This record gives sequence, structure tokens and C-alpha cells, in this order.
Amino acid sequence: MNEQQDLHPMRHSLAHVTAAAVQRLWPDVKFGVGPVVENGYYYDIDLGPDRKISEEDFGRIEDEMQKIISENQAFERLEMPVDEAIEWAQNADQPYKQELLNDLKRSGTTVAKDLDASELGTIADGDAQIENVSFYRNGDFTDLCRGPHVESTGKVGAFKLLRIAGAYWRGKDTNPQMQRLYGVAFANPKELRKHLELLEEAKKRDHRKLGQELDLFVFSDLVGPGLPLFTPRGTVLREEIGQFSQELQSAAGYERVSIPHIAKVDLYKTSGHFDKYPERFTVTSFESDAEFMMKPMNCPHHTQIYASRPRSYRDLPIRYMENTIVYRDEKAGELHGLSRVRGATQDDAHVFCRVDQIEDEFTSIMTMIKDMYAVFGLKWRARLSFRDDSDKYLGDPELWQQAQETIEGIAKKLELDYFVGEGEAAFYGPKIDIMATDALGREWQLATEQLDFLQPERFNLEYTAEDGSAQRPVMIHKALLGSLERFLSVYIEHTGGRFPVWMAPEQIRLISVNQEDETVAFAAKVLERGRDLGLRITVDNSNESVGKKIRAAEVMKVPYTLVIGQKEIESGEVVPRIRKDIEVQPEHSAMGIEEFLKSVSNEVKSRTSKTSL
RNA sequence: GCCACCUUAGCUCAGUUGGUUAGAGCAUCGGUUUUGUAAACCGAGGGUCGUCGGUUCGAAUCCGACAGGUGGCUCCA
Repeated sequence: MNEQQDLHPMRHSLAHVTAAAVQRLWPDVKFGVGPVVENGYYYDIDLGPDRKISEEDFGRIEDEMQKIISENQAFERLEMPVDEAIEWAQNADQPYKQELLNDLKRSGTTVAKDLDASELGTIADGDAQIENVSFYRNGDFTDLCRGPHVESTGKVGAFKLLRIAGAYWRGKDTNPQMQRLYGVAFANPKELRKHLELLEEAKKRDHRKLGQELDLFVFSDLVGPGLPLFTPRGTVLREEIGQFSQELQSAAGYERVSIPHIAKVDLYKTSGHFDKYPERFTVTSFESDAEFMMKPMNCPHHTQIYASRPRSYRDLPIRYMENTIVYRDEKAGELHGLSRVRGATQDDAHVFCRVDQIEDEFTSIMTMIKDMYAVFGLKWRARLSFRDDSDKYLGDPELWQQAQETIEGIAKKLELDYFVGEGEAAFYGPKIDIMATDALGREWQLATEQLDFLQPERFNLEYTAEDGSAQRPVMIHKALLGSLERFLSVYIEHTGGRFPVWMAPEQIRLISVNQEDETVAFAAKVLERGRDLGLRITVDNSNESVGKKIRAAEVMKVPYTLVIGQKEIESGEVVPRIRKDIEVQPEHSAMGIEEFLKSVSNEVKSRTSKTSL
């Protein structure tokens, strides 16, 4: 990350150059903040209600930026007392800057309680005694800024304006919306080009594109946004990963349960979810009956299975698991392929246990997660999602503190690569979230395990202790995959659609050299044998050239392709065509058909297929 | 939900400043060919240009609303 630090002053300087260019083109522009972000920078601007920048304007802005760069203006630092600065902002008609300065004067920081300091990036040392603030000036553009900058506008490296987007002032949706102008910037044109190529590569791997190309899932305007429909191929993927998750859990003592997809609103009033998010529930009703709603989570249902009979301390832990869909009212603008949907399938489980069992249960879950992600070949780190000081959390703070310590202890014991995410906890308890990194280095939250003291309380769950007293169990929520849809979106992009053999919708494709009876019959025999072994095998007998049929199989990223013709019929041997990423033994020339099918079958059973991505 | 942009055949895309019956490749279907490891050849079908409304002698093209999507913002139990 050294490189990132080196690039920081130059990227930040480019933010100023961008702002200066915008100001030359639209002199009444009002500026927000312009920090450095990953791979570049942005600047928030407001041209007023009647004028908005669109991507068509990028050419003009970039031209103007080039001019400023070739003028090689020096970046000059100046300091002035806060009051003078406020006056400056007022005279310059920069109300957003004025607001920042007022905050700075009042509290020594521009960081609103819910505003991320690093995003602001411009000013503030967080010292309430602040007297002077710093400005940077280049040419006729002056900006409130902490720096540092490069010497002059001639030294800003290679850049490109990338996109324009709406962004609320200070990140609050009740504030006016500004326009955020994003640029990417690198030390030289070569680095910039490399980054742009990476973006192109990401586009090729986009799970929405691959989902279409590989025929995995579709959306329908009639069904509705955020409601993916899985094709037969996509359903194979869902079921394979869902089954994998359930196998791991069965081995760890989890039992499967089943619940309906709607429930009385009372269930969620009791759990506390309804009062927490009243506007987000879709209520329906049956004739002359109570109000019902689609389930946005499964825990309240599961508590009712637990509560259905008296429990002894000897019964605990009780562990319920289920792969099932939850329905959430995600806003239209928040939907995104499979990563953000309105009907998400969770590999959900709830453990009811005694306080003294928390550590073992958490450890066992983390072990499952480790095993699972090793098989998928995903890199990950753990985020310990703890509470902050705000009042949105329910339950005894002391219990919280204790639980957070336990969790951090487990992370240490298991030597996890972890970090603490303050303010990331659920309102009912702290959690560990697994942040997985895909092939392009992007991080996604997948697995989660959460401690919950609240719901056992709200549902009055009990067990009888050794001494005959009634005790309250603790609840643990967990999902290994998280949402199957989200997981698939990451995994499709991670693999670029080249799934390991055990998951592949189509594992073997047979290609007939011609359409003569003998060839077709032989291919049918191989097909049948493959199916007997439980393999997903198909045959392409179509009246096309072998070359074309090979290509078709390649395009669909089928792991193994067998060409069936006279040679194979006579020898009973095949030379499997193996997808390039699959690591195989050096000797893979001719082998007996039966031998080949059995080796694939073993590979599938052990989920061992190694791919080099 | 908010801001900007996008929507032409199943898919990927052409379509000059508004001007007759809207094009291509792939895919599909029919025929020829009987094919040996990434695209054989010939032919055919397929689109009320997202929907509705407006401007105009005339709209795929201009304007508006709605729907769906893209990139962000906000949100994510």
C-alpha cells in the first residue's frame, strides 16, 4: 500500500485541479468536499437546480484540466484564523465550505457524528482549540484544505474522469443532493491504462453478464425487480452450494427444520423487528383473520420450535438449520443483480445454548466457515462487528461488553485475520462477519455469526437448569454462505464462470463426430453410464462440425469434453479435453472411458477439483 | 427512494441533420454436407424500435410521463 500513499498528494491535487476546471466552466459552482478514494478521487459539486453535469461534459472538463496542468500552477499553502475563513467562504458564496468551517470553529472537527472522517479528508485535527485553518491556492482557485499537495499542477500524473453520480451532502438523505465527479489517477499513463484494463476485465466477469451468457438466471418484468428466476443450470449451482453448507452443518450436529414463508405480524412485534423497521414490512391479510407478512428473517419462527416444549440443560445446544428465502423491501435503486435482491435464500441456522457453551459454538461455526471457504478457494478476513456509543442497540451494555470480549478471544485463539468494525453490530448483539475477497480484490460480506441476547428475552425462552431453576438460553444466528444469491454473485465473478467440477451445471459433454447410427448409439451408452455414476453429462449429436461443437462447449465453460467417433468406439478409450484452468495429472492422454468417468465421479464426490484462477 | 445516463430481433450491436417497405453477425428453423478438438455451405422465419401520450404533413430519431436497467448516494434486521 506504499504506492497508495505516494499517490495520495497527487490524487488530492487532481481533485483541486478538477474543481478549478469546473469553476472556470461554471463560475457559480458550490463546492462540497474532494477527498482521495481508492484508485483516484472525487469532488462534490453543486451547479444549482437548473444545471447538472453529465458525462457529455467530461471532454470539456478534461480539456480545461489539461490547460491548468500545462500552466503548471504552484500549490501554495496559506493559513488564516477561522473567523476570517468563514468570512472568505461567505464572500466567495461557498455555503458548504462555510458550514464545514462553522463546524470546525464550534467543535474543532468537520466530522459530523455520522460522517466518516477519512472521507472528508480535507481538514481537521479533531482539536477543539483550533484557531487557524489552512488553505491551498493554485492559480485563481483557493480551497479549504489540510493538504498535502504536490508542488504544482504540472506534477499530477495520469488521470481520467470516470463517472458522475448523485451524492447527498454529508451523506444524509435529508440534505441536498450534490453531484459527485469521480476520477481515477495514477503515476503515469501506463499505470492508468493497466487500471482501465482491469475495469474491462471486471466487466467481462460481471455475474449479470455471465448469468446471461451461461444461462444461470433471469429476471422478468412481470415477476418484478430483485426477484431472480434460476434456470436449470443456475439451480444446480444453488443446490450444490446449499447442500455443501448443509452437509457441514449436519456433521456439526445441526438439524433441519422447515417453516412457512409468512407469519402473523404479532410474531415480529414480539421479536422487536416490527417496531425497529415498521415501514419496511409488507402486510397482507387473510379473510377475517389477523394480519400476516412475508418473513424478512427466520429467527422468530425458529424460536417457536424451541418454545414448543420444555427444554432441559441437557438438550442444549439445540441447533436448527434451513435453507430458505427471506423477503426484504430493498429500495429499487439498491437492487443489483444477485448481490442485492428482494428474495434472498439464506443458509440460516439458530443455535440455542447456555452462556457457557457460547465459546464452543462460536468456535465450531468458525471452523465450518474456514473449511467451506478453503474448498471454494476464497480469501477472507473476519470483521468483528461491535457496537458503538449510539443508542440504537438494545440489551444490557455489560452483557455486550462481555460478549465482545469473548468474540475477540475466539478470533485470537483461532488466529483469524480480523479487524474490529465499530458500529457494525446488529441492534440485538455483536457479530463476526466474513469479508471474502474475489478474484479482482473486491471485498464482500458473506458468512456471518451473531450473538443474540434479545430474542430469547422477548420470546421468553427458557430451559431447566441442573438445580431445577428456569434459565434463559442464548441464541446464535449463523449463515455460512450468507445469501446463496449474494454468494453466487461473488463466486461467479471469482471463477469467471469456470466452476469447479463438483458444482458445474454440466460436467461432461459428449460430442459425436458424425450422426451415423453406430456413433450415436455409442455416445448414448457413455451418456447412460455417466448418469448412472451421478454425473451431469450431456451429448451433442447435432449436425455441425466437430470444431463448432467444441467451441460451443468451450463457450459454456464445460469442464470435460469427449469427442466420440470411430477411434473411441474401436479402442474404448478417450482423450478428454480438459478446461484450461483445471489442474490435472501430467499424464492425461488416452484413458479408458470407464476409468475416466469414475475419476470424474470421485473428483465430484470429494469436491477436490482444483482450478487455477 | 434520490441524481445522471441507458432501452432497436432470443443475444451483441448498426441506423447520417425527423423523410418510403428498420439492417448486420450470432442464435433458431429448413436443406446440402457425414464432419476429428474454438465458428462448413445455401436458404427461411423473427422487430407495432420498452410502454403510453404529445409536437409534426411525417417520429426508432424531438418533448413528457411511466416501466425496466446501468453508475453512484442513502439503506441493508
